[in-house]
Amino acid sequence: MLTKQKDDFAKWYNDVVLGADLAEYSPVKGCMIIKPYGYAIWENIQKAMDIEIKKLGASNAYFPLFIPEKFLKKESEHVEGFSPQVAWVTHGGNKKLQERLAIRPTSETIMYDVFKNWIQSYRDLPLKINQWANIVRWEMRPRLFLRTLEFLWQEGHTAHATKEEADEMAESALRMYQGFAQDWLGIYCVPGKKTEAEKFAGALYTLSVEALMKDGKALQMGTSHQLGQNFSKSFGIQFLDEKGRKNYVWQTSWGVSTRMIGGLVMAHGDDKGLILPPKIAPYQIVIIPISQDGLVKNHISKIEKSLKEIRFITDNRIQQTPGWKFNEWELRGVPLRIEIGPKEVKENKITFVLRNNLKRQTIDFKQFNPKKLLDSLQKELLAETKNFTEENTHQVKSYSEFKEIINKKGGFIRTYWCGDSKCEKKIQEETKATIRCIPMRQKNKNGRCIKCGKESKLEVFFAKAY
RNA sequence: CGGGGUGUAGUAUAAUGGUAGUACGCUGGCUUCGGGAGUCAGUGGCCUGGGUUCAACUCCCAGCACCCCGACCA
Repeated sequence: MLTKQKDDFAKWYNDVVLGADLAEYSPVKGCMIIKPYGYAIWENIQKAMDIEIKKLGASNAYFPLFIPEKFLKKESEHVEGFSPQVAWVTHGGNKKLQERLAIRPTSETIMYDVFKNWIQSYRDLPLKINQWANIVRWEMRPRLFLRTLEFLWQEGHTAHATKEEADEMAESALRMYQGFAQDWLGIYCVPGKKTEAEKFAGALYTLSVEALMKDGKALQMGTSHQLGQNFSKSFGIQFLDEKGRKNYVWQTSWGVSTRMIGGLVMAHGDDKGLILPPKIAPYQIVIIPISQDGLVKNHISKIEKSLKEIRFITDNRIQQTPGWKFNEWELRGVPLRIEIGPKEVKENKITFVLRNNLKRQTIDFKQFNPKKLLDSLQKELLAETKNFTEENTHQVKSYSEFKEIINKKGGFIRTYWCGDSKCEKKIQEETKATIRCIPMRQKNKNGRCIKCGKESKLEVFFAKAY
């Protein structure tokens, strides 16, 4: 039986991921096997997002998995940030390599080394490359989908002539991620800027979209970096402008990972298991025959034919009872279930259950409109997460209230911060909450830093994070 | 890297210093099917190395692995 969410959220999460057959542990520490059902979700994410990425003007390419050590060392902040997490290849066959090869923790350096050749003139700009790939980061404490040593992601890398253009690019990538999380995954999120302490190693600044999970912890759903000229200067990526002057390019990079699947589980799931948004569900509908007689089969094949452009599966396994299948497909999060037995056949009806409310309804077959049902479920999921996020975004009057809420309720705390990283760090040490982001929308009112009391207009979102 | 835990069948677990049991799964049969069916038969297992012992899955030591909790992080 599934652990209850409120009893032990972490255990519930593992139970769902394993039980819904999304993934399983691998023989290799900290790595996971993404099983067909979980991978199908990733494929649907890829399919939809790839279109959005191309709308941003990026083209797909593929760069090597191995990165020469000297590349990684070129940008000092970058190497410092990543070196604790890099896996190294030291031997090729039995022969020791002259220079170690890093297994990419991210591809800035291997890409930018050739960008310097690809970019000579302002006519070569902007350059926008995207890569779907696997990444290795030697994390200390792995968790299925949320933090594994190897994970799958998409990384966009662009180069621009001006800072403004790069600013705009970083922002449109972020808006794309926000739109994707909300429209496709049904997960409401807060867009904002990271603090200096939380930004990407080597970036000018980092943007992110943050979503609240059902246990009140925040999860970063996507991130976008304005890299400034940090990398172009280390890698010598220069172009001649219209007036023949040499300039360094301004760059961005942005990515989302299979972590999003973990977000899906924790943002929508309940004590019955996963709830998948119809748009990315491998199966949008499951049809369960209540009995195996020919009339039922006929009725079902009539229904199957009416399901155009809908991903569905008919669970014909005879060794399992209907009740068993109900539980199974609820655990796996299929948005809409159809039940067909002798009753439905006799009266030409259809019985269905939506995953988010589990209420059984029987209606005339003619009135059955699955697309409409799936659409409304998709919208309800977003509305629910939006509602949840708003209900769990707290205002606080004092630091003691801050601590109280972080410890007991969780959720976001929207408050003022003086901008000093010392306050940020102290709060983290004392409460484990971090500044998830400086939200895009600022009220521009006067407030006081929740920690030191200094006057500030800067509003931030605090939360415990994954 | 620190703290804790666990290694027994495909999975989850139990017991025992003297030839390993249960449940689920899997295979076959019959009966079933409107919220995790019943029955009969079958299948299948002690992480590695060393020590103690007449005898080790069990006790001791070491190793390895994995999981959980923290610091690092998408």
